[in-house]
Amino acid sequence: MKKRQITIKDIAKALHISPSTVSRSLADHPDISQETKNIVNAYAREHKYKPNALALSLRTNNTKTIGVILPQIVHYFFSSVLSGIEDEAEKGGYRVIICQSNENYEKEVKGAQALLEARVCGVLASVAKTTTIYNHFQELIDSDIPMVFFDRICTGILTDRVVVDDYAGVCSAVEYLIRSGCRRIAFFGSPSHLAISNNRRMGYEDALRKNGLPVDKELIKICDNYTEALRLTPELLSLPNRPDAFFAVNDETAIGVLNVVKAKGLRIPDEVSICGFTNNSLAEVSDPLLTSVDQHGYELGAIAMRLLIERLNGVRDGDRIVSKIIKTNLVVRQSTR
Amino acid sequence: MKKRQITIKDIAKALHISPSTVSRSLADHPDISQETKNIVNAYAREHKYKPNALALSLRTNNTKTIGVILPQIVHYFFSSVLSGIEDEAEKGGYRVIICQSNENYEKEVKGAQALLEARVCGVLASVAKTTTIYNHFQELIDSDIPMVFFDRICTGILTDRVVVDDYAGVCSAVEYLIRSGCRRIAFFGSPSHLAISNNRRMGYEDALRKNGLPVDKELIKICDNYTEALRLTPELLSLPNRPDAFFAVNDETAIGVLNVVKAKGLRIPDEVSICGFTNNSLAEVSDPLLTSVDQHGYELGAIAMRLLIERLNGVRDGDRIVSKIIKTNLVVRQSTR
DNA sequence: TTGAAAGCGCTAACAC
DNA sequence: GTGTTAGCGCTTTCAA
Repeated sequence: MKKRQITIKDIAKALHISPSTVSRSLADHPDISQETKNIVNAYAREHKYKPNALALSLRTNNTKTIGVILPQIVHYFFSSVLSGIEDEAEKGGYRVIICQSNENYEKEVKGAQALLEARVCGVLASVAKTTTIYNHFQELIDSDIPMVFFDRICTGILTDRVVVDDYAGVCSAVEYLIRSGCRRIAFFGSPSHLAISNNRRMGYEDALRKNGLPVDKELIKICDNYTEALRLTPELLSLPNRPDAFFAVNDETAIGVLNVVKAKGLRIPDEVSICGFTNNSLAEVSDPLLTSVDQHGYELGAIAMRLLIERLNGVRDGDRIVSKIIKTNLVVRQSTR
Repeated sequence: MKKRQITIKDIAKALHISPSTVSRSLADHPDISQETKNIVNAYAREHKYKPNALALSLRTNNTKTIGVILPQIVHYFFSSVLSGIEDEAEKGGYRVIICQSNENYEKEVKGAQALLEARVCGVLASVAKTTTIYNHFQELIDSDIPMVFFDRICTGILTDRVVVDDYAGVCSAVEYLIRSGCRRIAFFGSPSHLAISNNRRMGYEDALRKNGLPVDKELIKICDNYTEALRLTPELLSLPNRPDAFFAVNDETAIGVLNVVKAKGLRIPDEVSICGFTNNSLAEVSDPLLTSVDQHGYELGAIAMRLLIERLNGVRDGDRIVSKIIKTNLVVRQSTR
């Protein structure tokens, strides 16, 4: 059924020479005569010889493969991170194998096990929302597999990491809203067991405090998707002292707010400003166009991979942990004053 | 530096037994005494023994790995296809390795080579827009690697395939527009060297013909992205006899049309209907919400993978080529009457 | 019930 | 300049 690919042995047999000569010829080893090389290479090309990556990896104990663990590829942010990862991996001569956790702890653990069995050289990971135990990551570390966490890091585990400066990103976005005249700014955030959620909320609160505005619990909601935004926004808008701005931790949520606000007949941005986070394609096609914080996912991915490759190449010494922070920037469009 | 994972030999040495006994114990072979098994398994668990997938694959000549070649993960349609692929692969006990072509022929070829070197058991592929030569796919076939094309198939190569019923999808969407009273329906499509582009356009033209409407070349444009839509829509709207509906081959383009139409002060859907294709998240957050043709990407991916796995398991006989067609359905929202 | 040996495809030390 | 051999981690005949 399944045809075996041609091997070095096959070539050797056909050409009546030894496998090592074939191997060396293909590797352009200086010891081999040009004539032999020509014959071997011609034969190999003709028969479409392809080196067996498995055999090579097994021998060298080096798979040239990086494992990536992330929540969901369908999310714009993660797929852009992945692009950065892949491009950089390719430059470094590494293959990438991906495990989606789907925000599910068990799948994340299984993924980590699979990466271990696949003998990956290193792992990039962003943890699932439901993950609260980190043994599977610790096991990677214990097996001396270098790790770099990105975005959703795992504070308990000491590794290189690269995160978005959520705190500053939110803080400066909220300050922008304040400068533009907003005084009652609502915050729609995620449940707070991920460090990243807290950072964002702190950015929001500190921006208010710095500018002498009160932090009103009434204006802070756990809400991080479109449908929830449709449900919660009306409540806030019917408050006696309704918000004059909304900050949402992702663009879907922000668009939900935007649609409700429009439906209520309030003008954007004159009566209500709205700011999102991620800056995905939604922001570029909404009406009005959405002001949003760009997280530079591609760069984040590329930097994380570079960090890992440096570590693998032994560029950096053992113990020093590097923590990179990606600056966001606010892309101002039409939904804010 | 890199710590070697513990191997069967290590266990054998530590326990003063032979590697074969360890191997058999771990595989729960009936010949081995329960006592030996217990000792071995305990030791293996304690030292976190992980089978070396490479060695196994090399021996069995079966990597249990499927290669996937696709244009761009960042596109909603492809990432949903990928989800279907991965879920189904997991059920079948297969790993997945992904090659993004980024719509680039050379990258696609390199991807195919990499899959060959990785000795994948099978390949799922959707071809890049720039691909016009198919030797790299033919080489996979020649190496007896079963292939299934999905969505963007390669007509010249005889393999299993699963496609979206673009023709019927477009046709019935356009008929819906006609039934709702539209008479001058513009069509924004892709450059036509992909079979899929032609199918869509044929669906459009046939729907018009079936209903006794003229096919007006003036209303057919090559336009498949947001910015192009912003550029081309005004032209059509300023025609003496302007279109009363637009059909676009993806949602980004449709939203571009939608925004231009709104900006011109025309009412949607009363004066102009708009219909997209893909039904991605944009359709659910635009204003008005976009009517769009759902392609069922997840199912497509799952079915493609099932087809491949059946082939690998020898369920189906050698020559019979299976061609599955995924029915679309029109999700009617607010942008059409 | 267990062990020894061979071999999957490849390369590198060591012959010659 | 080329060949022989051993070994990466694993399983599986074959032998004991």
